[in-house]
Amino acid sequence: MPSKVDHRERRELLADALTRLAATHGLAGVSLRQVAAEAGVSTGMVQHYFRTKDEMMTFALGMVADRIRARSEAEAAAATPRELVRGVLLQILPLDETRRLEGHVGLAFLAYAAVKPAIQEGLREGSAGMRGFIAGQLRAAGAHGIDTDLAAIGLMALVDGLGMQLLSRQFAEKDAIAALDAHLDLIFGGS
Amino acid sequence: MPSKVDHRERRELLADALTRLAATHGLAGVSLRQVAAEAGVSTGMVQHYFRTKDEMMTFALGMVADRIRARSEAEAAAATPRELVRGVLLQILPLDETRRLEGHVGLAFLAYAAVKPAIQEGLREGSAGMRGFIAGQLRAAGAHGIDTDLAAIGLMALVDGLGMQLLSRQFAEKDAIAALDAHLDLIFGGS
DNA sequence: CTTTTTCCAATACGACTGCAATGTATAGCT
DNA sequence: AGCTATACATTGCAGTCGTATTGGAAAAAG
Repeated sequence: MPSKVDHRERRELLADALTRLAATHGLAGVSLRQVAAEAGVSTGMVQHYFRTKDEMMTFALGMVADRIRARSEAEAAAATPRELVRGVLLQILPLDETRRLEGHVGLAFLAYAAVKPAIQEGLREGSAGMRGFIAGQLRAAGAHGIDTDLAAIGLMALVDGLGMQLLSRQFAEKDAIAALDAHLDLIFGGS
Repeated sequence: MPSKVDHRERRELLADALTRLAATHGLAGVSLRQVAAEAGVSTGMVQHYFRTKDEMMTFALGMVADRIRARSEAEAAAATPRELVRGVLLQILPLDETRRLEGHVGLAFLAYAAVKPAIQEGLREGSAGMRGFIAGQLRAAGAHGIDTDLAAIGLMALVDGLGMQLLSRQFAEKDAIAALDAHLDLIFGGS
């Protein structure tokens, strides 16, 4: 057996091709053959690593989520809670080309998951963790008489919304950052 | 010519079938034949009213947008600016079953439009109008030293994000409303 | 060595897709 | 009555889809 292949690595290679396709042609343009072509391999190989299409989709979704999470955690060295929260949230916004790509993928997957409740479960725990983290930081900053849980929900919703509208180019990126900062001012009692 | 038929009406009938499909099976499950079956007509008739699939999609998207806008305008009788803004924004959130349906459709279309820049144009003017309206209301309320344009961007982003996360059932509806109210408190100088 | 197991390529299959072409019935106009 | 334009139905086509199957190369195991 040519066992010298790293399964994880191959699957990520394919999932990368998948995300590239999803970002440029939408999830509708994602098929086994297209993924194989984009990755420069045969459709048989794709089938070898993902027995079904749903399995491939699920893996790719998880991979994107992991990468976003990893980037956020890498940002976890900041002085004040406010800067920490800001840094993490900025990682979510599609401010450069690679994050725009990931944003498109995330949006496509969200619409995909909206129909497949089994996938929503994975999403839920991820965002719940992020919410708890933000609420904790708000408390650490000594938020002045706000409901920190509610504020965390609102803050994450704001960032998600900003990201969505950035993807469809509703306004400039600097406006999005300004809106986020304005909101942080309100919450952290800025100026 | 066979009896006078209202084109608009027929197209809306088909677009309704399309939105029903999109809400339950996702946009991926939308095909000419499926739409025809859902509407109880032949595929030939669908082709008669929409020469191409993209034409059908675009019409359906516009229809959904129009309905949301109409519902929002119907809400336009309220005492204070804050109540007015709140009422309009609540129309966007998927708080009942029909709005959940529309939300799914909107999300699916958003992911669809993310790849087709031609469609983004239509979205843009709609949301820009809403943003201007909200900014105007904020000024009318005598917002205390905030940048009203920025606040409008943030408010709409918040509502969009809340809506998205409600669709994937990240938290309860009352939490979404509470988060919205908390944000309105911050902006309008609550308490 | 042989055997077995893994990796992958190729191909076939049935279902489905968007779309075009064609057929037919009806209703208004002249 | 005759013609034409509209409204739909039916059918066919070329292509893609996800999946199953088959087969062969290559390396580990015996």
